[in-house]
Amino acid sequence: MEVLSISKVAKQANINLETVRYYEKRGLIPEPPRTAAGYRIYSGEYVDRIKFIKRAQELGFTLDEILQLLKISEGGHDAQTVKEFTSEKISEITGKINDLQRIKGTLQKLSDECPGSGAPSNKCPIIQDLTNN
Amino acid sequence: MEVLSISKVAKQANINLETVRYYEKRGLIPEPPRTAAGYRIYSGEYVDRIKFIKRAQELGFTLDEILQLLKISEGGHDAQTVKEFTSEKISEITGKINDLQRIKGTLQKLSDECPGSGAPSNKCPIIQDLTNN
DNA sequence: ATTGACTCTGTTCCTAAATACAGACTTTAT
DNA sequence: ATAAAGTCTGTATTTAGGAACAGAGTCAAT
Repeated sequence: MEVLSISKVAKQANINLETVRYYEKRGLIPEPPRTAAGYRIYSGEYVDRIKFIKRAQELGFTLDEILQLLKISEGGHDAQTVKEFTSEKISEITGKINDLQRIKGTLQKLSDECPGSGAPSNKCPIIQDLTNN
Repeated sequence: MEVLSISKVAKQANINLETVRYYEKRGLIPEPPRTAAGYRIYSGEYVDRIKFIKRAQELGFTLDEILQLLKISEGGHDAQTVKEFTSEKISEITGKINDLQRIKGTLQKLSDECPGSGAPSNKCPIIQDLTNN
Protein backbone atom coordinates (compact mmCIF):
# COMPACT_ATOMS: atom_id res chain seq x y z
CA MET A 1 0.00 0.00 0.00
CA GLU A 2 1.40 3.34 -1.05
CA VAL A 3 2.43 5.80 1.60
CA LEU A 4 1.81 9.48 1.09
CA SER A 5 2.83 12.65 2.86
CA ILE A 6 0.25 15.34 3.37
CA SER A 7 1.58 17.39 0.48
CA LYS A 8 1.39 14.40 -1.83
CA VAL A 9 -2.10 13.49 -0.83
CA ALA A 10 -3.09 17.10 -1.38
CA LYS A 11 -1.53 17.20 -4.81
CA GLN A 12 -3.10 13.93 -5.87
CA ALA A 13 -6.50 15.00 -4.70
CA ASN A 14 -5.97 18.39 -6.31
CA ILE A 15 -6.68 20.24 -3.15
CA ASN A 16 -4.83 22.67 -0.93
CA LEU A 17 -2.66 21.12 1.73
CA GLU A 18 -4.29 23.16 4.47
CA THR A 19 -7.64 21.92 3.37
CA VAL A 20 -6.59 18.37 4.10
CA ARG A 21 -6.00 19.27 7.72
CA TYR A 22 -9.20 21.24 7.74
CA TYR A 23 -11.19 18.21 6.61
CA GLU A 24 -9.56 16.18 9.31
CA LYS A 25 -10.62 18.70 11.90
CA ARG A 26 -14.15 18.61 10.52
CA GLY A 27 -14.16 14.85 10.83
CA LEU A 28 -14.53 14.32 7.09
CA ILE A 29 -11.46 12.19 6.90
CA PRO A 30 -10.16 9.99 9.68
CA GLU A 31 -7.10 10.96 11.63
CA PRO A 32 -4.27 9.22 9.84
CA PRO A 33 -1.48 7.44 11.64
CA ARG A 34 1.63 9.46 12.40
CA THR A 35 5.35 8.96 12.17
CA ALA A 36 7.43 9.08 15.32
CA ALA A 37 7.93 12.77 14.72
CA GLY A 38 4.23 13.37 14.35
CA TYR A 39 3.97 13.62 10.56
CA ARG A 40 0.71 12.40 9.07
CA ILE A 41 0.88 9.25 6.98
CA TYR A 42 -1.74 8.75 4.28
CA SER A 43 -2.70 5.98 1.91
CA GLY A 44 -4.39 6.19 -1.45
CA GLU A 45 -7.77 5.71 0.10
CA TYR A 46 -7.53 9.16 1.54
CA VAL A 47 -7.19 10.59 -1.93
CA ASP A 48 -10.39 8.89 -3.00
CA ARG A 49 -12.19 10.08 0.03
CA ILE A 50 -11.14 13.65 -0.54
CA LYS A 51 -12.13 13.48 -4.17
CA PHE A 52 -15.51 12.20 -3.12
CA ILE A 53 -15.92 15.11 -0.77
CA LYS A 54 -15.03 17.66 -3.43
CA ARG A 55 -17.34 16.18 -5.96
CA ALA A 56 -20.19 15.87 -3.53
CA GLN A 57 -19.77 19.53 -2.81
CA GLU A 58 -20.08 20.36 -6.47
CA LEU A 59 -23.32 18.43 -6.43
CA GLY A 60 -24.67 20.82 -3.85
CA PHE A 61 -24.05 18.99 -0.59
CA THR A 62 -22.65 20.88 2.37
CA LEU A 63 -19.76 19.50 4.37
CA ASP A 64 -22.16 18.54 7.12
CA GLU A 65 -24.34 16.60 4.74
CA ILE A 66 -21.31 14.91 3.28
CA LEU A 67 -20.24 13.92 6.74
CA GLN A 68 -23.62 12.28 7.26
CA LEU A 69 -23.34 10.43 3.98
CA LEU A 70 -19.90 9.15 4.83
CA LYS A 71 -20.88 8.09 8.29
CA ILE A 72 -23.95 6.18 7.28
CA SER A 73 -22.12 4.39 4.51
CA GLU A 74 -19.55 3.17 6.94
CA GLY A 75 -21.98 0.88 8.61
CA GLY A 76 -22.73 0.19 12.20
CA HIS A 77 -26.17 1.74 12.22
CA ASP A 78 -29.45 0.09 12.97
CA ALA A 79 -31.84 -0.70 10.17
CA GLN A 80 -34.32 1.92 11.23
CA THR A 81 -31.79 4.72 11.04
CA VAL A 82 -30.40 3.60 7.74
CA LYS A 83 -33.83 3.25 6.19
CA GLU A 84 -34.93 6.66 7.23
CA PHE A 85 -31.76 8.37 6.21
CA THR A 86 -31.42 6.71 2.84
CA SER A 87 -35.00 7.12 1.81
CA GLU A 88 -34.88 10.80 2.57
CA LYS A 89 -31.61 11.30 0.76
CA ILE A 90 -32.73 9.24 -2.17
CA SER A 91 -35.79 11.33 -2.77
CA GLU A 92 -33.77 14.48 -2.37
CA ILE A 93 -31.29 13.24 -4.91
CA THR A 94 -34.05 12.14 -7.24
CA GLY A 95 -35.38 15.67 -7.13
CA LYS A 96 -32.01 17.07 -8.01
CA ILE A 97 -31.58 14.72 -10.92
CA ASN A 98 -34.98 15.73 -12.16
CA ASP A 99 -34.28 19.41 -12.03
CA LEU A 100 -30.90 19.04 -13.64
CA GLN A 101 -32.49 17.10 -16.44
CA ARG A 102 -34.98 19.87 -16.99
CA ILE A 103 -32.30 22.49 -17.15
CA LYS A 104 -30.34 20.31 -19.47
CA GLY A 105 -33.37 19.96 -21.73
CA THR A 106 -33.83 23.68 -21.87
CA LEU A 107 -30.23 24.31 -22.75
CA GLN A 108 -30.46 21.66 -25.41
CA LYS A 109 -33.51 23.28 -26.91
CA LEU A 110 -31.84 26.64 -26.75
CA SER A 111 -28.88 25.29 -28.60
CA ASP A 112 -30.99 23.50 -31.19
CA GLU A 113 -33.12 26.50 -31.95
CA CYS A 114 -30.20 28.78 -31.97
CA PRO A 115 -28.44 28.45 -35.29
CA GLY A 116 -32.01 29.37 -36.00
CA SER A 117 -32.33 29.72 -39.70
CA GLY A 118 -33.25 33.32 -39.28
CA ALA A 119 -35.54 33.37 -36.29
CA PRO A 120 -34.17 35.79 -33.72
CA SER A 121 -36.72 34.74 -31.15
CA ASN A 122 -34.47 32.41 -29.25
CA LYS A 123 -35.85 33.09 -25.84
CA CYS A 124 -35.98 30.11 -23.55
CA PRO A 125 -37.33 30.79 -20.08
CA ILE A 126 -35.13 28.51 -18.08
CA ILE A 127 -36.93 29.63 -14.96
CA GLN A 128 -39.91 27.51 -15.91
CA ASP A 129 -37.71 24.48 -15.47
CA LEU A 130 -37.68 24.72 -11.75
CA THR A 131 -41.11 26.12 -11.23
CA ASN A 132 -42.98 23.42 -9.43
CA ASN A 133 -46.04 22.92 -11.58
CA MET B 1 -51.12 40.88 -12.52
CA GLU B 2 -50.54 40.70 -8.79
CA VAL B 3 -48.53 43.42 -7.17
CA LEU B 4 -46.14 42.60 -4.37
CA SER B 5 -44.09 44.58 -1.90
CA ILE B 6 -40.56 43.48 -1.21
CA SER B 7 -41.51 41.80 2.04
CA LYS B 8 -44.25 39.84 0.33
CA VAL B 9 -42.06 38.72 -2.50
CA ALA B 10 -39.49 37.63 0.07
CA LYS B 11 -42.04 35.68 2.03
CA GLN B 12 -43.47 33.98 -1.03
CA ALA B 13 -40.05 33.01 -2.27
CA ASN B 14 -39.12 31.93 1.22
CA ILE B 15 -36.08 34.12 1.35
CA ASN B 16 -34.81 36.94 3.50
CA LEU B 17 -35.95 40.39 2.49
CA GLU B 18 -32.40 41.69 2.41
CA THR B 19 -31.43 38.92 0.07
CA VAL B 20 -33.92 40.19 -2.47
CA ARG B 21 -32.12 43.50 -2.63
CA TYR B 22 -28.83 41.69 -2.67
CA TYR B 23 -29.86 39.67 -5.72
CA GLU B 24 -30.92 42.85 -7.42
CA LYS B 25 -27.51 44.35 -6.79
CA ARG B 26 -25.88 41.23 -8.16
CA GLY B 27 -27.97 41.52 -11.29
CA LEU B 28 -29.76 38.24 -10.67
CA ILE B 29 -33.16 39.86 -10.76
CA PRO B 30 -34.03 42.95 -12.79
CA GLU B 31 -34.56 46.29 -11.10
CA PRO B 32 -38.28 46.41 -10.48
CA PRO B 33 -40.37 49.51 -11.07
CA ARG B 34 -40.87 51.84 -8.13
CA THR B 35 -43.72 53.72 -6.55
CA ALA B 36 -43.61 57.51 -6.42
CA ALA B 37 -41.97 57.21 -3.01
CA GLY B 38 -39.35 54.84 -4.32
CA TYR B 39 -40.73 51.55 -3.03
CA ARG B 40 -40.00 48.53 -5.20
CA ILE B 41 -42.97 46.94 -6.94
CA TYR B 42 -42.80 43.25 -7.75
CA SER B 43 -44.91 40.80 -9.71
CA GLY B 44 -45.22 37.06 -9.29
CA GLU B 45 -42.57 36.48 -11.91
CA TYR B 46 -40.00 37.73 -9.48
CA VAL B 47 -40.96 35.02 -7.05
CA ASP B 48 -40.40 32.37 -9.69
CA ARG B 49 -37.09 33.85 -10.61
CA ILE B 50 -35.91 33.88 -7.04
CA LYS B 51 -37.05 30.32 -6.51
CA PHE B 52 -35.12 29.32 -9.57
CA ILE B 53 -32.03 30.95 -8.15
CA LYS B 54 -32.37 29.19 -4.82
CA ARG B 55 -32.91 25.83 -6.38
CA ALA B 56 -30.07 26.23 -8.82
CA GLN B 57 -27.86 26.93 -5.86
CA GLU B 58 -28.92 23.69 -4.26
CA LEU B 59 -27.93 21.98 -7.47
CA GLY B 60 -24.43 23.27 -7.01
CA PHE B 61 -24.33 26.39 -9.14
CA THR B 62 -22.76 29.58 -7.86
CA LEU B 63 -24.53 32.90 -8.19
CA ASP B 64 -22.22 33.85 -11.02
CA GLU B 65 -23.05 30.68 -12.89
CA ILE B 66 -26.73 31.23 -12.29
CA LEU B 67 -26.40 34.71 -13.69
CA GLN B 68 -24.90 33.25 -16.83
CA LEU B 69 -27.67 30.71 -17.13
CA LEU B 70 -30.33 33.36 -16.77
CA LYS B 71 -28.69 35.69 -19.23
CA ILE B 72 -28.19 33.13 -21.95
CA SER B 73 -31.73 31.90 -21.63
CA GLU B 74 -33.03 35.37 -22.15
CA GLY B 75 -31.93 35.43 -25.70
CA GLY B 76 -30.16 38.01 -27.77
CA HIS B 77 -26.89 36.17 -28.13
CA ASP B 78 -25.16 35.09 -31.29
CA ALA B 79 -25.24 31.44 -32.29
CA GLN B 80 -21.57 30.94 -31.61
CA THR B 81 -21.83 32.07 -28.02
CA VAL B 82 -24.95 30.07 -27.32
CA LYS B 83 -23.49 26.92 -28.82
CA GLU B 84 -20.34 27.13 -26.81
CA PHE B 85 -22.02 27.97 -23.57
CA THR B 86 -24.74 25.38 -23.77
CA SER B 87 -22.51 22.54 -24.83
CA GLU B 88 -20.19 23.17 -21.94
CA LYS B 89 -23.00 23.45 -19.43
CA ILE B 90 -24.75 20.43 -20.80
CA SER B 91 -21.76 18.22 -20.32
CA GLU B 92 -21.19 19.60 -16.87
CA ILE B 93 -24.79 18.88 -15.97
CA THR B 94 -24.62 15.45 -17.49
CA GLY B 95 -21.68 14.71 -15.23
CA LYS B 96 -23.62 15.85 -12.23
CA ILE B 97 -26.60 13.74 -13.09
CA ASN B 98 -24.34 10.78 -13.51
CA ASP B 99 -22.69 11.17 -10.17
CA LEU B 100 -25.97 11.75 -8.40
CA GLN B 101 -27.28 8.57 -9.93
CA ARG B 102 -24.31 6.68 -8.63
CA ILE B 103 -24.76 8.02 -5.14
CA LYS B 104 -28.41 7.22 -5.34
CA GLY B 105 -27.61 3.68 -6.39
CA THR B 106 -25.28 3.23 -3.49
CA LEU B 107 -27.80 4.51 -1.01
CA GLN B 108 -30.36 2.20 -2.51
CA LYS B 109 -28.08 -0.75 -2.12
CA LEU B 110 -27.27 0.29 1.40
CA SER B 111 -30.94 0.44 2.21
CA ASP B 112 -31.73 -2.86 0.55
CA GLU B 113 -28.97 -4.72 2.27
CA CYS B 114 -29.68 -3.09 5.52
CA PRO B 115 -32.73 -4.76 6.99
CA GLY B 116 -30.17 -7.44 6.51
CA SER B 117 -31.69 -10.51 7.96
CA GLY B 118 -28.91 -10.90 10.42
CA ALA B 119 -25.88 -9.88 8.47
CA PRO B 120 -24.09 -7.13 10.32
CA SER B 121 -21.83 -6.45 7.40
CA ASN B 122 -23.73 -3.50 6.05
CA LYS B 123 -20.77 -1.53 4.92
CA CYS B 124 -21.21 0.34 1.70
CA PRO B 125 -18.27 2.40 0.61
CA ILE B 126 -20.05 5.30 -0.96
CA ILE B 127 -16.71 6.74 -1.89
CA GLN B 128 -16.30 4.26 -4.69
CA ASP B 129 -19.17 6.01 -6.40
CA LEU B 130 -17.29 9.03 -7.43
CA THR B 131 -13.91 7.53 -7.86
CA ASN B 132 -13.35 8.15 -11.53
CA ASN B 133 -12.74 4.68 -12.87
C1' DA C 1 26.47 20.00 10.28
C1' DT C 2 24.26 23.09 7.50
C1' DT C 3 20.91 24.38 4.00
C1' DG C 4 16.52 23.74 1.88
C1' DA C 5 12.27 21.49 1.74
C1' DC C 6 8.53 19.51 4.70
C1' DT C 7 5.57 19.34 8.46
C1' DC C 8 3.55 20.56 12.97
C1' DT C 9 -0.02 23.52 15.82
C1' DG C 10 -2.39 27.60 16.39
C1' DT C 11 -4.08 31.89 14.82
C1' DT C 12 -5.32 35.04 11.42
C1' DC C 13 -7.21 36.38 6.93
C1' DC C 14 -10.05 35.79 2.82
C1' DT C 15 -14.14 35.21 -0.40
C1' DA C 16 -18.94 34.26 -1.47
C1' DA C 17 -23.35 34.70 0.06
C1' DA C 18 -26.18 36.44 3.15
C1' DT C 19 -27.91 39.14 6.99
C1' DA C 20 -28.07 42.93 10.22
C1' DC C 21 -28.21 47.54 11.49
C1' DA C 22 -28.58 52.80 11.46
C1' DG C 23 -30.95 56.77 10.34
C1' DA C 24 -34.46 58.71 7.45
C1' DC C 25 -38.78 58.50 4.85
C1' DT C 26 -43.63 56.48 3.86
C1' DT C 27 -47.81 54.11 4.53
C1' DT C 28 -51.52 52.07 7.33
C1' DA C 29 -54.41 51.80 11.08
C1' DT C 30 -56.26 53.67 14.77
C1' DA D 1 -52.40 63.23 13.81
C1' DT D 2 -49.85 59.92 15.88
C1' DA D 3 -48.02 55.32 16.49
C1' DA D 4 -46.68 51.07 14.30
C1' DA D 5 -45.14 48.79 10.44
C1' DG D 6 -42.88 48.88 6.11
C1' DT D 7 -39.29 50.60 3.08
C1' DC D 8 -35.20 53.20 1.49
C1' DT D 9 -29.77 53.57 1.03
C1' DG D 10 -25.45 52.61 2.74
C1' DT D 11 -22.39 50.33 5.74
C1' DA D 12 -21.07 46.61 8.80
C1' DT D 13 -21.26 41.89 10.47
C1' DT D 14 -21.80 36.89 10.00
C1' DT D 15 -21.21 32.16 8.26
C1' DA D 16 -19.17 28.42 5.60
C1' DG D 17 -15.36 26.88 3.63
C1' DG D 18 -11.06 27.47 2.98
C1' DA D 19 -6.19 29.60 2.46
C1' DA D 20 -2.30 32.07 4.57
C1' DC D 21 0.94 32.98 7.96
C1' DA D 22 4.24 32.47 12.24
C1' DG D 23 7.32 30.12 14.86
C1' DA D 24 9.23 25.68 15.86
C1' DG D 25 10.59 21.06 14.86
C1' DT D 26 12.20 17.40 11.22
C1' DC D 27 14.16 15.19 7.21
C1' DA D 28 17.22 14.66 3.02
C1' DA D 29 21.14 15.91 0.48
C1' DT D 30 25.28 17.76 0.18
